[in-house]
Amino acid sequence: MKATMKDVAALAEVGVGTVSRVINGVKVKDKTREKVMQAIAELNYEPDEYARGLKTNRSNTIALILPTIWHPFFSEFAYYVEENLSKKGYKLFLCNADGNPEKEKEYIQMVKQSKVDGIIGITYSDIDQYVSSNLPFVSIDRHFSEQVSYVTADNYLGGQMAAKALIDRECRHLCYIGGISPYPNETNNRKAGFAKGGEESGVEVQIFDMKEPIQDLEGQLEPFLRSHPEIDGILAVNDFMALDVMKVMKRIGRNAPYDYQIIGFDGVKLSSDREYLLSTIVQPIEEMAKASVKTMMAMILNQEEPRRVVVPVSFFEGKTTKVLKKD
Amino acid sequence: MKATMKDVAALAEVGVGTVSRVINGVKVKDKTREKVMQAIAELNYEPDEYARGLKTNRSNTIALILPTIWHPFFSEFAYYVEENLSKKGYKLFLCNADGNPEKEKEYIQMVKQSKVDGIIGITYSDIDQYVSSNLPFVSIDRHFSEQVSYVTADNYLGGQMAAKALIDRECRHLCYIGGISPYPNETNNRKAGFAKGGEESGVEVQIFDMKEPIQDLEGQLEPFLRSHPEIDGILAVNDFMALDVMKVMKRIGRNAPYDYQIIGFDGVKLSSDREYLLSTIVQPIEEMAKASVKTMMAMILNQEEPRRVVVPVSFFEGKTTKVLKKD
DNA sequence: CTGAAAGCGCTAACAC
DNA sequence: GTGTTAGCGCTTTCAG
Repeated sequence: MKATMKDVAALAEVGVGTVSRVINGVKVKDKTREKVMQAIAELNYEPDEYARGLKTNRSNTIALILPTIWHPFFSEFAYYVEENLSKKGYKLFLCNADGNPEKEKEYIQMVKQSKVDGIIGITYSDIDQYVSSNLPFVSIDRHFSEQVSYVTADNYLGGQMAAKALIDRECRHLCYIGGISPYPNETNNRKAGFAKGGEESGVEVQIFDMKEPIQDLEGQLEPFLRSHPEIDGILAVNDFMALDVMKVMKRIGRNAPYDYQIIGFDGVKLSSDREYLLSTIVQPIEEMAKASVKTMMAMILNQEEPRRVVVPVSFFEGKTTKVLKKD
Repeated sequence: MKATMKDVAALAEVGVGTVSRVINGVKVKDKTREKVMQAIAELNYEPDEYARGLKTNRSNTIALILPTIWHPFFSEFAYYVEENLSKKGYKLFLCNADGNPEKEKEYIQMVKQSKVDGIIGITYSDIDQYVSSNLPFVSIDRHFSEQVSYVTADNYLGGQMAAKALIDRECRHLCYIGGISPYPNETNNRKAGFAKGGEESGVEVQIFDMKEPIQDLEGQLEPFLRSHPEIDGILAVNDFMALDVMKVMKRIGRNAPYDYQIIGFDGVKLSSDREYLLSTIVQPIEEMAKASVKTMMAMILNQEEPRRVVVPVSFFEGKTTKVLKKD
């Protein structure tokens, strides 16, 4: 039915070893290669990745573990990861772990059996202990042991930039609004950078952190915002939180950028939201994806040491901050 | 280094066949199983999917071919597909074809070599010819030959429902705004259903179709909308198009639902857009994903015939249509 | 430069 | 019930 290498060898009147060499681009006599190529074409031969994988212990497959692909930030990230991998001839296993440590572990188990050549993960739990040290692991936004590489945006600087942008626009009562996850993560750096940015200019910075998973978001936000009418500059932990804050603020009768100013974080291209321009600190998702794949390839192909990559963020001036007057 | 079945057999003092049986849940004496399980635990043994796949010709992997994961409709769909597959112990290859027929073909080639057990595809080109007839294929929103299953929302009925909803809300000059793709697809049914819906009530229906890929969308829309001030009820081919139309309309000084009413199509959960409630015909994405996986499983496991599944749509009453007065 | 042959780790048919 | 064994299709020595 399906042609095997043996069939090709027979038709081309060579040994299977030679066919293998042709497939793998090892040097053979031109004449021989031609014969083989022709036989391959004639039989419509396709090498069996599984037989090859069994022998070589490689699969040309990378697993991507995400909280959920169903979120613009992650789906954009996944898009670029897949694009870059596919260019290198790698396939991608998609794993939605739902932010569930159990599931993250299960997936790691699962993909290890499937001989993945590496894992790129945006994970919550401390999973580095589950991936054997010889399996390349690139973590996004989380720093594990020395064994794993990580790629992250410069969240601390992002926080600082936000503070500076607000202060430049004459805010004097800053507030960070975010959540506290049971697992430490990079959003803490956003907060810390923001606080630092305020401090440097001698401006007060309040922190409003809600415990995650957040219950009744608006119910928590509204009393807080009502009782702090002095707040005139906000950094939200991410864009969605910013939108939530704005919604509640609107209910209180305060509108950005007139009554207060607000900056989000992430900068996902909210294609559904073109009307609405949130000022935000943009993470360069495409670059992060590229860096992840590049790091992964370096680890796989060149056996390189794990690396630490920090990519820069930028301030996108939307319509929720005032236009900065040029002097 | 890594334990193999042979090691387990040796430690448990049984034959490899027995270990295999235990792994695969074939009946063995309780006592024996126990010994084997213990050896497995002790050696931290993990079966090698590649060796197994080589033997069985199955991989427990499904490929999902999409235009791009970077679009809320597809990412939500992918989320549910992955979730359902994972429950059945299947893995997912993610393939972004970018709506490019060449890439779609390449991916099919690629995943065939990787022994995928089936393909779920939202594709543009006529690719059924490239997938061998014995490889289960479930197509979303596109009907190929008898060899392939398909799952689709009831787009025709959706079009009719939109027409009815608008007419019930006293629109008398309907218009469908969409695009013409070089490849036939289900959006044509939306248009046809809409036209039919108008016809049934004796209401005029205009069609404004732009050739895809659409260049200068707004530049095309504005003159058309300006020159047709009589239009008071619009069905857009999808939610994004609806948002674009609303943007242009706003510029002309017309606002929904006061000056006209508009309905979108898809109903992706625009989490970023909570302020903004577009009336729309909702495709039940989760159900479509479930149906796809279920159909796939039926084809793989029970060798069932291809199926045709049409899932119902529903009208979501947002704020871009008037509230229907109850009599 | 190329053919022959030994497995990679597993499953399944066959014996016991 | 369980051990033994023959491959699955390929890569990779090892000779020649």
